[in-house]
Amino acid sequence: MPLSQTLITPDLALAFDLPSPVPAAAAAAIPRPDPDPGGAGDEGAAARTLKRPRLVWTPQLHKRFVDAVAHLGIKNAVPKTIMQLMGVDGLTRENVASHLQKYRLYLKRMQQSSSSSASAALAGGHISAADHQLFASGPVPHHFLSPRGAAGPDPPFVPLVPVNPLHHHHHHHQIGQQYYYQRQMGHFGSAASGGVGAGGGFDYRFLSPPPIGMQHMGMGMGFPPAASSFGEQLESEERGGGRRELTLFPTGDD
DNA sequence: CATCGAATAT
DNA sequence: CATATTCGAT
Repeated sequence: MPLSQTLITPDLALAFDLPSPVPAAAAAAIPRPDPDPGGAGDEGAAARTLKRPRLVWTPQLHKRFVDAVAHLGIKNAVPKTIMQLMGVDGLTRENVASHLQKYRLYLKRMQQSSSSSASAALAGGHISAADHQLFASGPVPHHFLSPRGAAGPDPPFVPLVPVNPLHHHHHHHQIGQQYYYQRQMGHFGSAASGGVGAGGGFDYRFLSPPPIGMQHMGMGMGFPPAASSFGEQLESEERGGGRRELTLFPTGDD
């Protein structure tokens, strides 16, 4: 059962007119070294030893990241925990640590400037367009500074079904170790996916990982399982003059 | 000993 | 710039 198909139900795919089972994992891009074709048994060792391709933090992945951090509270939001909560197969602690570092910087800069308005910060020139693209593209839990479960004990989060957004792209080998592409889509106004063909050509794909907010928090705030079947949905990349920062679906978080 | 995180490297 | 790796601190 190819997970590429488990992630998106057939009817859902139809409903959105998806090109069928997207090549898997093209979605988020958690690379994984080859599973050992030979037949040895040290799969784990190899998986940990071989160097994985660069992780690409797609908006979807970042979303999960943010959700995880939000649910953990600043205090518990450390790489290992975040990683576990995200439940993304192939995602390493390092991956998260690196992203977290950057995210913290973003939040810091965000605080400095006016209030917590991404727009304002961006306008003020304190936030780079690039930051805006990934970080502010999605909802930024405004109250990240107020520890949520900070005082509480370790959150007994339920095991999330590991999602497996592999990125089996044997991409370029080792081009001149210089600069790849850093097509910074000039400015906001043009959506994120941007240059499909103009040198950009990101391979955004979609996946529907299990929603993060399905854990029972300290408060008796549980909701029926069916309530959050869809954590994140397809994102219509509408352009045409106006920006659309409309998130028309709950994350299961709020 | 594990892992965090700022600094640094690619 | 985005992500990875290093390395001292906890």
